Amino acid sequence: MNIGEAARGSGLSAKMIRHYEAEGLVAPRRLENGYRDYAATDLAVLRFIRHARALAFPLEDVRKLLALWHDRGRASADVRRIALDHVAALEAKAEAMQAMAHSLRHLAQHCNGDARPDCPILDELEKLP
Amino acid sequence: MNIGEAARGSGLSAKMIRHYEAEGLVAPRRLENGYRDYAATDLAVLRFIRHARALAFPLEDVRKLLALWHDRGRASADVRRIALDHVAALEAKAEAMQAMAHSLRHLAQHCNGDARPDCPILDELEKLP
DNA sequence: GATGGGGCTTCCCATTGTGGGAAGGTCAAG
DNA sequence: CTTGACCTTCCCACAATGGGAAGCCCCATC
Repeated sequence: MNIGEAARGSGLSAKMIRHYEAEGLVAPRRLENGYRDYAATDLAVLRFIRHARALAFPLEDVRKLLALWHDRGRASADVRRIALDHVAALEAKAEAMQAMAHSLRHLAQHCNGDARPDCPILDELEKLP
Repeated sequence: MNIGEAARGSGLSAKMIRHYEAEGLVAPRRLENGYRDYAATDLAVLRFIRHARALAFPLEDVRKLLALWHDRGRASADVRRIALDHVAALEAKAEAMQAMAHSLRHLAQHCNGDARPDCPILDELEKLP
């Protein structure tokens, strides 16, 4: 299976697949002409990567999860800890963004939003501590 | 006022102040020795930038907001539009992250997290569509 | 007047994950 | 044999920030 097929089969772009290989996450064999050749297990790895990235796991976490995935005897506690740490990071960022959205929406509510120049949004951005 | 004082006075790092200058957001005059010299109005601009960045406005938005801020006759609707678009972007990202956190927390709940290798987190990452 | 320390300057590099694009090799169909 | 669709590697870009080197400047202290 060449990289184009692997891309279509995994849902990743060929560009990204090469990148993940450079990062050491996948290692397809090479044909005599230099083309990458993906086995079914490689495809499974690529799909795993796509799912983990869809959950916004940073590549470093994906690397650890792949190592645990390959390790038949790993402790599920190891996986769980990575996942829960990631959940905490996601929730912290999400809350920070919602707090920003909230205060900005509050400012915008007091801006009449017409042709007049008076705008408490700019006033606050100017005067905040 | 040199860049160190401007940094302390604005709450930005000197590094970032130079970066914002390279981006065209602030233009301090130069002394004969080449040092940047910040006027009180420059400091106000820097503080404005810091507040806008604290609300996660991308630099492009900060640029537009600064232009509107400098424009005494601008329409408040223009500012409001930028702010509300940004609120929508923030909320969309926050919701996406919370959705990811939610499904991952759900997976983790079904992982016993002990020394045994059985872990539905990895199983799902492997098998998802 | 020399020396030392701290501040300033510019320039380059790294980060994270993704994409664009050039230059060149390969293969299959016409 | 040409054409087009692949593939290869390598370099560059993004946004926003930080690290660090090399070199100049200023001021205080000896």
